Amino acid sequence: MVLMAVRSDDEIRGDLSYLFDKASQALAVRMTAALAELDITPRGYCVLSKAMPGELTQGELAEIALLDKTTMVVTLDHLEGAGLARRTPSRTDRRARIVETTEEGDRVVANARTIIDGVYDEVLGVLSDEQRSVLLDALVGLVGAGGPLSTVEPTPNAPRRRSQRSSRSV
Amino acid sequence: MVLMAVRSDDEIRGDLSYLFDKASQALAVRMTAALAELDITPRGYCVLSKAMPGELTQGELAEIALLDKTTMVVTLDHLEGAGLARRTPSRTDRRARIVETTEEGDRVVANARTIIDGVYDEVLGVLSDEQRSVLLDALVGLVGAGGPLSTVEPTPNAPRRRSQRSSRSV
DNA sequence: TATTGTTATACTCTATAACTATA
DNA sequence: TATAGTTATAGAGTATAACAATA
Repeated sequence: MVLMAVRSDDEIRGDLSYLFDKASQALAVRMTAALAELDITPRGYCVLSKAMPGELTQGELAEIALLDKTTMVVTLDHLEGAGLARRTPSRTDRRARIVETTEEGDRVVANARTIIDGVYDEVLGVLSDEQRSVLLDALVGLVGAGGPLSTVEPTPNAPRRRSQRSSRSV
Repeated sequence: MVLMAVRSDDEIRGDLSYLFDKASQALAVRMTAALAELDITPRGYCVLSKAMPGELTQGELAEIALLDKTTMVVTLDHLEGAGLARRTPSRTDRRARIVETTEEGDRVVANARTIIDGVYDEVLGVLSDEQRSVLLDALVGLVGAGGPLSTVEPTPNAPRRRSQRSSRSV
């Protein structure tokens, strides 16, 4: 279910939460679909591209990519299984593993970049240059350093500390 | 984990996915926190406010609120448990149940509206009137009717058809 | 003792399937 | 037969806990 109750443009203009949620979700859907032809997910691309410069350990990569270290393990398992990345032991710390991209991985990143830029252009293409520029500036103002949406707060989804069964609010 | 790798404003300006995801998520966090004092979630408010005009069945309400009917059951269980809504049998269809708000529910909706407007003003307050107006127009252009992000497509999270174990792409 | 990466597991969220009672 | 609402449950995502190896 959950198809779509159509809401008028006038109505949604006053609903900032809806605008952001919808934009975020719809763009993610488009991006996921576009990258699927390369058999890579947005997250896979994110990790792979950040690993490209090289010499990063899994932990460092996780921090940069904003992923939990356990999520990073799964992501790298996939990337490695697909032959796009490799884990090699660090020579300075035998606990750590350096992530490096394969040649195929480099090619995929390059192709993905083209696809991603294409999607952005397609999406933003409906706006005038002026609108486009103001939109991006405004978003950076909100989300960027010191902005009201630059949260370094809680976690996205409900955190679930062991037990503590909070009396679920409505 | 997953605290925050700080990215420069210049860097994020070119990452539309990040800008939308972050804006959406950070606003949701703020909104959830702000509404918590009324002991209501954004979804609870959404359902309750749409039920206020009255005379809607659960199913109709689910469609309007973009929720699955099973999610609606849970949501209404909470709202009813908190004394904010009531389910009464329809007089024309003995299978259906009409959702109505209680007086307390009406009060909560009114207070929630004030809180929500306050958050929007607080957030958008960092922008100039001009920026603010262009931002909203641009978002409506992207997300609204006919826009490139007006997806009526797939489901938000990965749909999980029974079995079919898709070979998880990277 | 602390940290890296791993495995196992728990918890949330949301949707499919199956069911009851009507229509 | 089809539909409204319910219950049970499965699947996806992601984080906590515990562990082995090493620092």
